[in-house]
Amino acid sequence: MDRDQICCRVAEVLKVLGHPVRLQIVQTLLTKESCVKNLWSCLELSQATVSQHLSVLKGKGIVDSVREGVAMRYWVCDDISKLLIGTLMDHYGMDCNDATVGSCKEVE
Amino acid sequence: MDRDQICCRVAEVLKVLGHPVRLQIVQTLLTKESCVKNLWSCLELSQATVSQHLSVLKGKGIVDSVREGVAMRYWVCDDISKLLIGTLMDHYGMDCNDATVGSCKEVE
DNA sequence: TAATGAGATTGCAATATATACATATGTCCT
DNA sequence: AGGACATATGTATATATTGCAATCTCATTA
Repeated sequence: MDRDQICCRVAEVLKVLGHPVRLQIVQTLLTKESCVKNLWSCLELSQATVSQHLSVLKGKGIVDSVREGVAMRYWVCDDISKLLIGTLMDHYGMDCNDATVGSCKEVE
Repeated sequence: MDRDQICCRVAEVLKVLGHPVRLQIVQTLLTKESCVKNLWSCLELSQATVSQHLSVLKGKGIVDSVREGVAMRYWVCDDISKLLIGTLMDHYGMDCNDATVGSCKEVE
């Protein structure tokens, strides 16, 4: 990848992550792979909304998923996203064990 | 700022940076404060386009500017942006002294 | 095989965004 | 004052995004 391609890919990733819901989804997944129900019950959003955002994330190659019985397991697969969100979580001391993310019901 | 506010602010910054032109502008400014003409001649874009993107960046508190004679000097003033773009530049070894950014004419 | 639970998809309506172009404003210099 | 240059603003148009409800698919199990 040359400089321009890197730049455009980075911009693409930043843009996709630039939405509160997607940001929280990626942050949550970075801490722990999880299924869709876990995400929407945790983030208090409609199933359709979360599913739609996941589809955007997957379309851009930021997350990937695999079916596990009835559920789909999602995880973050993009390195730029891991780097960026990891940096932010370090900086803001977000370890995903407090309020918002910690209240997710474990679905396994 | 509580967790939600941080999340929304971060998302806002990511979204604004999620455009190739704005990303390059911020990356350039992070390396060296500069005027608008330097940016548009360097990035090979129209003056109006760069000016509009700068106005978006300024509106979101990512850059700030001051008049210096005929020109306006811009610089990055947002910490999240500095952290994120700095991290990316480190990771990709972009020191802004090569191809794209290095070809900018210094305007001083 | 019918019922159920988990997800995906689709169709709005509202809103936001990108870009081009023309024009206006502000500053410096002669 | 008037020209040259740097930047900002306004308008128009095309395009993209968002949230939600309704609907559809797929896998499991009664």
